[in-house]
Amino acid sequence: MTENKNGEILKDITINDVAKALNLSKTTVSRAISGKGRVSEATRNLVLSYAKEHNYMPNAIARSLAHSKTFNIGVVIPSDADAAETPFFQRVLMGICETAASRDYDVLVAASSEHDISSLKRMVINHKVDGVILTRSLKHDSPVEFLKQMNVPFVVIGETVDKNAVQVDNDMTAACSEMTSILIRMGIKSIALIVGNLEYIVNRRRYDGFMRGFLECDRIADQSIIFQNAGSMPMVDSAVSKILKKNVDCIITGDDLICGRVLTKLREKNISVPGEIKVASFYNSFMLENNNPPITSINIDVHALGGTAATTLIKLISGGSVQRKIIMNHEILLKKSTV
Amino acid sequence: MTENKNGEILKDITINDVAKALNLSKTTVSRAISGKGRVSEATRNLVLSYAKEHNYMPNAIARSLAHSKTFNIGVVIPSDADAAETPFFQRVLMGICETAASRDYDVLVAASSEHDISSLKRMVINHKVDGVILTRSLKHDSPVEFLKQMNVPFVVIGETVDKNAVQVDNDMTAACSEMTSILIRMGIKSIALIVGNLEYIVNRRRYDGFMRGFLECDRIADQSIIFQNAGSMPMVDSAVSKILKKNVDCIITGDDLICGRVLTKLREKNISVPGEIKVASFYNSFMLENNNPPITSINIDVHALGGTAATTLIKLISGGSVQRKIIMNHEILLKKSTV
DNA sequence: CAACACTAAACAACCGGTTGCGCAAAAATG
DNA sequence: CATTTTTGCGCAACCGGTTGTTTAGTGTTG
Repeated sequence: MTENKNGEILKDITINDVAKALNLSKTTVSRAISGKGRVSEATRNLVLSYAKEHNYMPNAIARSLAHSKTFNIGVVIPSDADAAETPFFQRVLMGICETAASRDYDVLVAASSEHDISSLKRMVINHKVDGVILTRSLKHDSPVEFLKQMNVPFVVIGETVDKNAVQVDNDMTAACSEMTSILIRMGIKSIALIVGNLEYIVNRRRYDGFMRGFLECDRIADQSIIFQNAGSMPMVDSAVSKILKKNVDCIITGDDLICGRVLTKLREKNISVPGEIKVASFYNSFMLENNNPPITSINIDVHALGGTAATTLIKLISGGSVQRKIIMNHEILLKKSTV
Repeated sequence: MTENKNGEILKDITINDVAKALNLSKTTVSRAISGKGRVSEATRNLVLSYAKEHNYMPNAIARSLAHSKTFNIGVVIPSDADAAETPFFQRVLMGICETAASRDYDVLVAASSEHDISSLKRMVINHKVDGVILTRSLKHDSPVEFLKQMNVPFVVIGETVDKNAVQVDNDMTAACSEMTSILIRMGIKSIALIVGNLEYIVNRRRYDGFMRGFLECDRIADQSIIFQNAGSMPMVDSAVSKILKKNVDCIITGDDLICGRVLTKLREKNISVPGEIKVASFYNSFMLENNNPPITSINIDVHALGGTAATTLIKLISGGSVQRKIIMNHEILLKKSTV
């Protein structure tokens, strides 16, 4: 419904209105607009110009019903409070939105906690989406199981237990191993690691990469300065305290939130970076970029990650074949914090 | 489509299938499930149990078409890179999602820049949403104009130029004025302000509130230490430098991003907070909460802000009447940074 | 000029629900 | 027991598009 300048309420214009006005059938109007059937050049132009003039746009709902296709993709993002603090998911979402928009898809979001996936379920069961992107993978992944069972196309950002799922990921293990070995080869002796909850596969990969970096340099990591499952800020603080008692040269942190906290803690204690201790992290974000000194980190184009996931999903929805595992590039940004 | 355990492809079960299986008409099945028409208790139970057993769920698309209602709400979030860094929009989105889900609505997001609202347009013109929530208001607000013209129900988070638009907001001016006057009455002499782009109404309100706080204490603000339009980090840095030359007691920052940068800058120069200079900010976020010292700030329940916007929009969509302007509470959190 | 090929447009069924109305049977009423 | 009311359910139209098939009309060919 819309109003004209006189304030009268006008019903939305439909294909029937167009057909009647031009003395044509629905069929012809539909074909003229979609460009699919056989319509004379003259009639097509007539319809198109009338449509433009009267602001006619086919109703997406009706179209969906006829096609059994919604032109919507669902995105599951974590609803936890701490996830809302990292810009990761928001950036991914932006990347997805941008790509989706360019293909005339819309994006439905389902905020799901680890245990409550009812939004995702409703979205899928109600046929509101043609496919789904999962932005976080867990060790036990109920969304994946659900989507497989429903036979809905889906793409996982990151790794998942299901080896047949289509994944868009960066090679976290390789990136971390690379960064670790670069640091070791720069002459750093003792490196500590503070990494988040290992329930998340991504944290496990970081941990693995760290270890591999040591192996590749024929070194053995000192287990007493490796802190896993540092999910909360107090745990980070206590890790830092322990590290500072140990004569450590460098701290690698699992994500920016941890890193930010570590930096604050070091400043509090008046410990200079990189003078007294070096610091490196796993994602480069605005926060770390603008830190003084800038922090050495692994750079991943998160926006592109989302975009690629969207492109892949749309291909999948359209029946195209896709690589089962798409690896995005990463780069190690060596900054002042590890000089 | 879904597969059974033998791997055969089964078509989705529709209302017709249910009707045929139970030897009833579509009408009766529809009424039994929606609970609207006159159906005997016995038949209703029969239908419901059959539906549950065979996993039948009415197709939302078909329902939408029949109702001319989608049970979707659209949310416009800014696509700018810097907006992606503040947790504000993500938290609002979470609040909206949660409330929407509890009312069986789904959420479509349109990432829009100030100048490109094509995603919003597509969403609305294609009838994919019943209403829209705008999460950021500008001085010249093309989304508002568009939505009014299309006669689509919408709710604005924050203030907007259009005085008839339904708004959910906190009283930024009052909050800032309150905080400012509290600080002045605590005996602070010279207060500097660093606030972001005044194109955003929210920044303008903060500025206004700051001024009002001075007026209420019969004081006049020193214009030379007020920095407007500090949109970028270098601008913040230069503001801090200028402030430090001026013998200022306290810095109030316009948002957490600015505040974080100010704190970093102060630490760099080894200036202690609150010892040598006090700091206060306008939102309390995770980042500032965990700072040492914790930062005095205005606390707004952003999650609830989104939730209220969603509730209001759904009421509006359902034809209910709503307050034109809903003001959320705020509180001033006095922390160590201004002791 | 009849027979045929080809083009443009319409008919009608369909996607999967909702809903106003009508009808028969059951229940309530006088 | 006749009459009115209520109840349970189905018919068929409708929401706004898409699409396989048919028909009318035009041009081509022998």
